[in-house]
Amino acid sequence: MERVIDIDKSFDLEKTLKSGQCFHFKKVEDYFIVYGLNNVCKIKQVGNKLYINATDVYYWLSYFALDEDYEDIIAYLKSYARENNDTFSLESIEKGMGIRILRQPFFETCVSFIISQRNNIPRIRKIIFDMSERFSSRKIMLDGVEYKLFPSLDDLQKLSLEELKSVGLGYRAEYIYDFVRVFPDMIDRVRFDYEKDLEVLKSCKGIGDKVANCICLFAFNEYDAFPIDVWINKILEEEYTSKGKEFKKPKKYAGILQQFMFFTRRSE
DNA sequence: ACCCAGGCCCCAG
DNA sequence: CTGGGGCATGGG
Repeated sequence: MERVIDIDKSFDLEKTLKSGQCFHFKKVEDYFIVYGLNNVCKIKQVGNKLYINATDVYYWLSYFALDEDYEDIIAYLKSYARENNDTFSLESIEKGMGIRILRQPFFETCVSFIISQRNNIPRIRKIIFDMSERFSSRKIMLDGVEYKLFPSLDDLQKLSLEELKSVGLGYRAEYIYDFVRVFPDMIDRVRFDYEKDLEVLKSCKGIGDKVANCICLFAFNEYDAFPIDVWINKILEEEYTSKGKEFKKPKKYAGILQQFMFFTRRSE
């Protein structure tokens, strides 16, 4: 059942999906197939219309954070950047316009970003799809076609280290092996407070400061989270430190600005 | 062959 | 607590 939704320029589907925050989607013809927690959708954007074909449309409105007022957020970030004469932030806000921070499933986000370390985006995506294809007991039908969802905690707990390694996880296989065993103990201790969430997440082997911030941002929409990876580090060095400037993190929505900056530098 | 990819662990000092 | 070596894998 297809639903048509009016959107404005604060949402750009393709930019959002390709901004490096999610890995479980695929382009087919003129639309994207996106995999969520217990849902899959076929979605495309034409101008200011969004066409969603899904088992549960409301899930996807939340997944894409379409209930957030990005006009307001962007106005705040712009005025903050102007106050600080921050030209790179202003440029990033222009170029990143349309990107939204998604609300992704917690477990899958953890596993995905553990995999992301010292890895590149196409290969992360390949591993996520291979894991779903080979290890998942979870599937869903849409338009008479069956789609494999990301494996459940249970699915991954059953695997040996060797089986995990067989999808090209390399040394990260041991992190995943450990993670699925401590996850049940952790699930009730997060989504409470940003600093505490970081602490809990970082107590897992294989989750450091950057990955923990990605999880807070992309699964919990904790907008104070500001993941610093090699690209953001390059930006801080080249656009600020080496020019004698200081980057001042916005007091609100820093994570959204970070995603705009990341996108801007990567799409040069 | 070499370098890099949305880093992290572990061990010196 | 900080800095640096090592880490699996595949693609350019």
